Amino acid sequence: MTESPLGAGRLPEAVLRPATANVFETTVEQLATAIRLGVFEHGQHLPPERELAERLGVSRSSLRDAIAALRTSGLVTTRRGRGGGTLVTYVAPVPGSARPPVRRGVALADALDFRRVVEPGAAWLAARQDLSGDQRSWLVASAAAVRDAPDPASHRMADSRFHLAVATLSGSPMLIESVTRAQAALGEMLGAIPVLERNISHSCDQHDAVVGAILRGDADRARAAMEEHCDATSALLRGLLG
Amino acid sequence: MTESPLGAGRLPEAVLRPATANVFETTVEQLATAIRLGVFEHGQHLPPERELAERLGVSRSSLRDAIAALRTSGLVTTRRGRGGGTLVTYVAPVPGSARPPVRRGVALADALDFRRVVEPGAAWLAARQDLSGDQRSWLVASAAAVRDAPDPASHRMADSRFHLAVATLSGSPMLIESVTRAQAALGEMLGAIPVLERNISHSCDQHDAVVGAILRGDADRARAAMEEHCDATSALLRGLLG
DNA sequence: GTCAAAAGGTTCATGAACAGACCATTGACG
DNA sequence: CGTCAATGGTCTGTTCATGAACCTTTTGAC
Repeated sequence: MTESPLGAGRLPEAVLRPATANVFETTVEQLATAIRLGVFEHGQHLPPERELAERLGVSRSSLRDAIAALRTSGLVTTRRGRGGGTLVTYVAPVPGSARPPVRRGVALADALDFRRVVEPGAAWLAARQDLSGDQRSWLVASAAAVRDAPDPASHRMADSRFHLAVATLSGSPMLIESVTRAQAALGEMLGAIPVLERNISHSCDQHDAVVGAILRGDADRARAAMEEHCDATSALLRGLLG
Repeated sequence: MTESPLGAGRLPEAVLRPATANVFETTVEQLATAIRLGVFEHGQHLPPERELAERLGVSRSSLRDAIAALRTSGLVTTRRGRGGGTLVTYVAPVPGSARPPVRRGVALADALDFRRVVEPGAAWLAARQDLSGDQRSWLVASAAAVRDAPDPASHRMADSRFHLAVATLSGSPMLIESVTRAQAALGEMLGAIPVLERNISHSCDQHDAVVGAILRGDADRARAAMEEHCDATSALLRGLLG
């Protein structure tokens, strides 16, 4: 038999994950994240409940509970009748105004490490895809939107959207999910970075480098650019929080 | 407001994931995967039910249902009383003997892409950690175990264990989970690769390159080596199934 | 103006999952 | 040789989640 005197017990501990929370919390979390990350923008409608429930693989009752929670938190409002529905009223808070969120040191480090792996990976993959004209325009527009964001709050959101766009163009569902999770985990902390003109402009330049490399199909360059970008953010965050 | 005429609707579709399957299936899947990947070796005991249930974040009843399923599949046997418990009886099937598994083309490509991102990422991170003597020995031993595996079946398993070990040493729970998922997704297909002496030896050399780089703290080299390794496997698989 | 379609709101019966108490078995140890 | 602690096995009441049917409100189309 294969002996493994040293690592015995190490793997089970590492591999067995504490599985799923309950449906309600999961759903609230997911929708709230999507809204905060700008997947659904201000003023936009969520899909009808029946449809959304199906997409989330969750019963309509549970979804409704979740939406009720969002409503209570002021993220959305709901109107009945034809043309009604649930629409997003959330406006991102001004970055820097937020209290430095509870510092879960280990979780933060994990999220930063994870992000530094999956986002550059997504950029690399995206650059290797054969992108359609639409997709190219979307990517460019997403980057431009970050530059054009009128205020820090919408900047934050546009930035998330850009990163998710890159992930989406990688074409790998597993990677998309990973990037989403990383963004969600970092979201509140990124929101705490004070927004200096210099940082923003630098960050946008890095976005452009990523976009350029992806459009040229230069995968290695795309990855390197995204790594640089992640490292920069990471440094800011670590410096800020600890 | 930020206009996004192009990507409208793209992100919601990409980001909203079809959430959790039921607890029973999830648990069976997770345990079966852990066993097949060699997280629990042949003849070894699973933790006591109460403990395992807690670690999996699942009620004991559900866990027991899952274990019953494993028992039915012949992966484990159970004995009561002090010193009893559930022990692993699974022996990996001889690779190549398996029917080329159902080819879910898209899922396969996704898993390969994903793996090619997260495994090198894990190697990179592991190389940057300040590893203890124990951890170093474990890594070396894991790689050696792959070389020393007496037959193709245990080779397959030792290989999984090695990759999970690297992930574990990255120290990032999110990455560990990702690597586990990638390995699980590819597990059955990797089992279908005919095992040629040349491939094995080549693969082990690549493992050694990874180990060496990690031990030296040469993150870039570690990543590059792991990429090469993933690409090689990937090529074999695509050739075989695609 | 009317009406039908498209939304959200309500209710209820059924099954899944959980927590916890308790039972049964068995081997380790005194 | 006996005992008791560690382990799996069983039962039960409660809570969560689902699915499906049905109700209410609103508005755009005719």
